[in-house]
Amino acid sequence: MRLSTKAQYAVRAMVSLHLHGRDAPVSLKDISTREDISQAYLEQLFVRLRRGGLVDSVRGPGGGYVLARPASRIRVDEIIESVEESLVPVSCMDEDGRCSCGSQCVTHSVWQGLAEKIRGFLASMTLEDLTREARRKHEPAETADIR
Amino acid sequence: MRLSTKAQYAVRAMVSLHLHGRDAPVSLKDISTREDISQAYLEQLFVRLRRGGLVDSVRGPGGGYVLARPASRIRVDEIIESVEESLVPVSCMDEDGRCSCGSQCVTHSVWQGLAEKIRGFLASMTLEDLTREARRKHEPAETADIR
DNA sequence: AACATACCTGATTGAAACTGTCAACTATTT
DNA sequence: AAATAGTTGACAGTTTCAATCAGGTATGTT
Repeated sequence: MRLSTKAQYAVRAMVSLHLHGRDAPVSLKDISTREDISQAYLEQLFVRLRRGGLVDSVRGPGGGYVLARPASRIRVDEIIESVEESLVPVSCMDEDGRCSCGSQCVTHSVWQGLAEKIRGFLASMTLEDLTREARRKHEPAETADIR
Repeated sequence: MRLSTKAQYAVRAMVSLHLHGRDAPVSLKDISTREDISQAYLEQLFVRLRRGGLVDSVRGPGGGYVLARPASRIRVDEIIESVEESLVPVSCMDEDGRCSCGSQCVTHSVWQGLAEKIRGFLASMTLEDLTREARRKHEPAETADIR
């Protein structure tokens, strides 16, 4: 019952992107350095994040990635599902709780309920929430400066 | 984010055990036939279920397995954790939410919260709950007979 | 005592998934 | 044109998972 590192890295990278990209695009090179994730691997992730409509790319010198929407409207479950197949805990069930194993599946409701809990929780958190917390943790001085 | 088949099989097998084992022990051969899971694989699972204190074994002819406790006091999370390592979604975190990645782990709280949701849900369901539902699904006639 | 049943254990194998890298390419700015 | 940076697809090493196999031990029956 493990989330892939892809999912974990993607969330971290998105937090990093929002945290350091107030105005200009952030290059993968920067994120790679800050988060200590190989640039080649980040490339894989950001292709999917872009296809998922979560980030936009800016090519050429000074380019990089920017959020496609305000951070308050990017949910954590969207980030994870962009880079990973599924949040549903069993393979016989699709995203909408439909099950291919028919009526003999007496444990169906457990997995369905579990899927809803997982989805519900991750959909209740936004990138804005995570970033706020990261700011509080990393640079308490900055927070104090704001008054 | 998939549960292993071990976990799924274990839950199904436990439901089957309770469903057909009112009085006498149930052999793995029976469960294997009913649930269409190889007996050799079931043996692996039941070794762990036994070590986890969820079932007791009865050796010799006519033997098999019986629940170690009333079904109402066997939680689904116990079954899964007996056969699988962990319900925590990331590898840097232990069962109690302690994290080896230190303070730089800005996404810590997401995984911790998620772990609690998963655990909480699976701990809220008992084998009795599942079996009741299975009975309702499989043999509505029998239920009607009870009156 | 011999036999059958059924649990018990560890080793092993084959397949799949995951993680991460590489190389080559295209677009854009300076 | 030269440098930056995103884009893409292929690939390999490792790990995990699923499942099987072979052989063992305990216990009840005849």
